[in-house]
Amino acid sequence: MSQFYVTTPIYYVNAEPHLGHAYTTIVGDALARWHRLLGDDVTFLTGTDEHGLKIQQAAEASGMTPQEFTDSIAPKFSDAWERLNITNDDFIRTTEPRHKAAVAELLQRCYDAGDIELDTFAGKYCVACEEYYQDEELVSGPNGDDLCPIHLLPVEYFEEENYFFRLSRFEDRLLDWYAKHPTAMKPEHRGNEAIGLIKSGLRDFSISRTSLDWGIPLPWDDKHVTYVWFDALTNYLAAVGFGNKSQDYTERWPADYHLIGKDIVRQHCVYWPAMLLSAGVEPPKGWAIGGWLLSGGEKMSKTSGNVVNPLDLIDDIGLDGFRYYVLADTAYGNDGDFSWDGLVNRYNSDLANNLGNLAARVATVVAKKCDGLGTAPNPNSPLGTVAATALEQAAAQWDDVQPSKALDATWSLIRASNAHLETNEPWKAEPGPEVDLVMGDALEALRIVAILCSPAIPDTAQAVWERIGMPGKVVDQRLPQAATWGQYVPGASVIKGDALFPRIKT
RNA sequence: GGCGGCGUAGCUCAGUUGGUCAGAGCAUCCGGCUCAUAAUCGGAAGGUCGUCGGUUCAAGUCCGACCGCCGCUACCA
Repeated sequence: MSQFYVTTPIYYVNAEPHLGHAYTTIVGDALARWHRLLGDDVTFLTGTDEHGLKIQQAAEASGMTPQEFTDSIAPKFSDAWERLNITNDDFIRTTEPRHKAAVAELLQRCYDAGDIELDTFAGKYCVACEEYYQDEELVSGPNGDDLCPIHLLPVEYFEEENYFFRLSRFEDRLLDWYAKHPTAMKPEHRGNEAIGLIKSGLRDFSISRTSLDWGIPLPWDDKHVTYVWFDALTNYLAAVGFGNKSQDYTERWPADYHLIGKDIVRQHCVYWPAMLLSAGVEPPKGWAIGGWLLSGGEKMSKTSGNVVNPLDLIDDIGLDGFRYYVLADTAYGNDGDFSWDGLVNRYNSDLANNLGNLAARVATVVAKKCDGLGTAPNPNSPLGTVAATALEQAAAQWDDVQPSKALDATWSLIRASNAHLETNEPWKAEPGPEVDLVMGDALEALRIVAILCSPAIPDTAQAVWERIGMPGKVVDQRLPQAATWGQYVPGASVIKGDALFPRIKT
């Protein structure tokens, strides 16, 4: 049994879960479920990022301590994932002791390696924002002053002692590493961007603050608190026991995939492997870089009022309808455009018309022509070839972190099954061996479809499994054996039931 | 400005190393079927593969220029 470790980013708890979080998390879930079908020992990690100034401020504003504040928000994420049927094996919070231990360990290793040094950070600072700004970000005031772009107030020049990570030393090492691992970043064009970032030159980045309390103190200098990335990224190691002497983190590390958004490529694909190389830890095997789900063609933002709440959607379209849409409708790595019309189109054509209707018509014909009992498939059915191709292609696409293409391959078996029924017209024939074989083919195709689609639409997959009379759980099936043609067990009652996906009127 | 990406049927996109590469799904139209959630099946129509040059026996597929979009450009988790 091989290990498979996949992570989502940890989500910052200054806002509630939105569609973008849900998208990445559903992709991770589907990937994890696929690998469980393959028999891998899967670790699927998600969690929350809970330190930093914004949390400290938000906590003060609501009259809570930072810990109380994050304790109140973090469950909104774990609850949302539960409602979306996310099967994460772990949920890490950066305020947990295991995480703090891992951060301390990683920092200490980089410090001992000489890659973290005290230096002066200087910049223009807006007191209202409590942020430093680059010159090009600033707005020019009427008197030629430099103004903060948000508050339009003059910025002040500050100097602060910070510890810096000497990222600049890692340019060659990173390029070497990526040269030896050319397919680590998927899709390829996203990887090219990261390589471009490295080649364009790397600057050291500051990893600590003295002006902040809500964070993890540096092990060797507790006047400083860890700033952002050394804190956040380390969660991936913390969850598998890094920094815990009684655990061997290398049992599950390096991770197979970090799922990330395109906005955090620099941090994950440049900072993170450099930090790990410094600390003597193997970088992850892969990154899967996703685009954004846009809303009405624009990035979702509170100001444009186009934020979509995923939990509202599942009330309207059903959990699996929603999961299927986000997985099937956008090629992972590209931006997708979320729209209600697109959602309904996908739902009606793929789920209601193709899959749901196939299950319904098969059940009806079995009831009318086969006494309601499942029959054995034809071992030499042309659908067997189609099923083998579907499995092969779906496997290749899941392996490449392309859920939309994997589902397309899966749906090719559904379409072929509908066509196979048309070709043979069992509803016209008298009951008998020929009809039994045709319906056996359809049932067998549905059995395989249930397995192949289960990473995306697990509840539906199980429902199909049960309606065709298969015992046990779809999730206990193991690929590729379970998807080979001819294993449908005849004799069980086939149940029609309510429509799996009632059509939505448009 | 720099780096990167994109521009292929109405829409969303596939098209490894140049020679069945002009494709899929959806939408449209026509026809069949009526077991099924007015679902399904078959067929048709639809693109000078952004523009202009170049390399080649042969180019969406390589090279150059140009046009039009978009992302990143550094500590804002």
